[in-house]
Amino acid sequence: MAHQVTIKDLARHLNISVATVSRAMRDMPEIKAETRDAVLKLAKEWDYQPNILATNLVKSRTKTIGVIVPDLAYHFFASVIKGIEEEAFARGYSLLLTQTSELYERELTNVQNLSRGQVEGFIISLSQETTDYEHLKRLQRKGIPLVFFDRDADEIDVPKVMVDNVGAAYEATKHLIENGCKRIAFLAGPINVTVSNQRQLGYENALQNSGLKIDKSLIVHGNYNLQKVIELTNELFELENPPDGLVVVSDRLAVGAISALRVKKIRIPEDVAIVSFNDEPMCTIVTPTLSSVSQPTFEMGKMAMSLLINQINNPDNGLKPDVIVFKTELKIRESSMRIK
Amino acid sequence: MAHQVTIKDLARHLNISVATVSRAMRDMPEIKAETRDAVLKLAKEWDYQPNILATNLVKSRTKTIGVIVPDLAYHFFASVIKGIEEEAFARGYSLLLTQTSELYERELTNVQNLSRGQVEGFIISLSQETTDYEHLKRLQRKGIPLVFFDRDADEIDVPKVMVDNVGAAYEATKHLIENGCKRIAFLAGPINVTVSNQRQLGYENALQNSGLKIDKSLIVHGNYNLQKVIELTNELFELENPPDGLVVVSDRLAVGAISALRVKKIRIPEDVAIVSFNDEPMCTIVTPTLSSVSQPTFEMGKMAMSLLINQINNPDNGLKPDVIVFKTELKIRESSMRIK
DNA sequence: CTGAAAGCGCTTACAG
DNA sequence: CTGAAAGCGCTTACAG
Repeated sequence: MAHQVTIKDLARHLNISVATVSRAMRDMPEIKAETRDAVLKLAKEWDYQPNILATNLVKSRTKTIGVIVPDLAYHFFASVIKGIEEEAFARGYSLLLTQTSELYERELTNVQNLSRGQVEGFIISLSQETTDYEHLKRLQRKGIPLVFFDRDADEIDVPKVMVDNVGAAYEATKHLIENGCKRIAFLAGPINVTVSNQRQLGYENALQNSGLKIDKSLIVHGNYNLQKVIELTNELFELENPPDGLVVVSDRLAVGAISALRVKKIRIPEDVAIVSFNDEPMCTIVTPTLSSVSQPTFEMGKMAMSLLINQINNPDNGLKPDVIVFKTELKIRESSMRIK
Repeated sequence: MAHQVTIKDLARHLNISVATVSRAMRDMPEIKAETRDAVLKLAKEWDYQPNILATNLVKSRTKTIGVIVPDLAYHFFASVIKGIEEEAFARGYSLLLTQTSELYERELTNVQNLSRGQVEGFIISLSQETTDYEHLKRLQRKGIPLVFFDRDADEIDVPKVMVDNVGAAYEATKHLIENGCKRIAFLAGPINVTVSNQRQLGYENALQNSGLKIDKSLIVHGNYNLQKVIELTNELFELENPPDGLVVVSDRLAVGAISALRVKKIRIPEDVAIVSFNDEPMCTIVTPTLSSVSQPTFEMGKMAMSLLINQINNPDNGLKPDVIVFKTELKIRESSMRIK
């Protein structure tokens, strides 16, 4: 078809003004039933739909929000996005989705691109490279609402959807201690990821609280490269005094660690008890089944979207931004059960 | 801030016309270096960025495409979307993402919503409920480009990104036969999902080709409800003549089947050899490791995006739409290895 | 109940 | 090299 049908085409054909067509299409009360019906009939016949770009421009509302995450294929992010989409759909919003691939450059580009009027606000989980927050401050200066989830920045004071990572790691570590572990290692994520650091803090607190000392040689930093994780695990278990417990920052890393341990014939949980984070579906089907801290991803996504819409509807209400902390749940499975 | 800076603000302040500002911002050659620099300087100072909504309206291009998938949290879809996003980013496109939750109604709504000028085209994988294609035909009538991946509709003639499901299932079934299976069951997906039906066909072909007869009681239809899969598996293995081989339409369903078999103490692969589809990461870490057909999801996503952009740039070239069929690879692991 | 006009924030022939 | 004007497809006071 040469071009989309517009309000003008309808108006001309019906010999009325575009204003009337516009009103009829939106079913405004002042329009005579007769003319409204005529408009609606023709609109249907010609398969006319208002061009939302034009409407957006006039109303300067897009009913669209930007979502920026490190990696779409991580189960955690995919699940949260599922929640965001669900709530967005229910509220009549659309999602403009981008991933950073953990690169600061792409986070920057994505924020820039979308802040040219395309979105009414952002939901962001920061890339692991991000240490400069100027791009986010610029959003704030422009009054564009922003909500963080999972990976936030302390110095940006906006609503956040988080879990109590410190508490969750504390509980997980305590659980290992109660199962007889005396020398517990922590397989962390990249150095500057807040989530990882928070979990490390919980781990350290638990050790101290139980009178175990913190041994820095037992704290190692991995990333999402499987090979790297295997190397780190090997190093850890080649120490003259190897760990008998392992807290891992994510299931993904835990899987790498487990495969390294399998090669070394180190038994789980007999030789080393393991607990990790995220409770991905695979935790229940690996052997041994993997103890893990679950997060309510779907609910977190819905909440992030709700907080953003609140902010859009009540800009700058002067109140301290909400920080919603969701409960986690430690799912105890075979990998950490030494006491039968 | 009260309102975003516009081209008018800049023009007024610099005592030049908006046309000149517009040209300077886009670095058009005819503009004097001096005035261009002045504009750029002020734009930077005031953090001005062109409102892309207005640009879009003028150019009637949005550089945005709509992506509609059944479920964002399925690993397969998340991985393909990752590929789509990658290619979109490289080509300067944005992604408007929606999921249908396998509901026809939502697919319809999503297609309608996004086809009001918001996107230049669609990449869609159909919901399992979709049997009516009027919403897609409407897109075609309006000349809005569309590309399918994975779950398509035969009667809609557009570019498609597929794998050879028939061939892949044939190969997988042959593999079981070569490993000594005589009575092979097929755990299918929902009845009207083309992907599942194609795989079933490949399975049947392989049986026939090997002189095994097709036993309809060994073909059962599951869905993404785990409990349902467990029941089906139980029924299958409570037959007086239970199967000794199992082809499962997806890893997700295979996991359900395996957990049911575990309860029944049926050994894998000794009592029943299993092969499934998707090759999700977990396949390598479950016990036994799971034989599965891998698909190049990332490449498929990139290809879908490329095909869509081709179509956008060369509307209606009169050629038969491309159907790209990617190679699959059967990854043989413990679950199907009876011959040592 | 309906229409004319202005405007949303840009871009683009057309003139000069 | 720059500006005035028209236009992208809508919405919305304002009049009548």
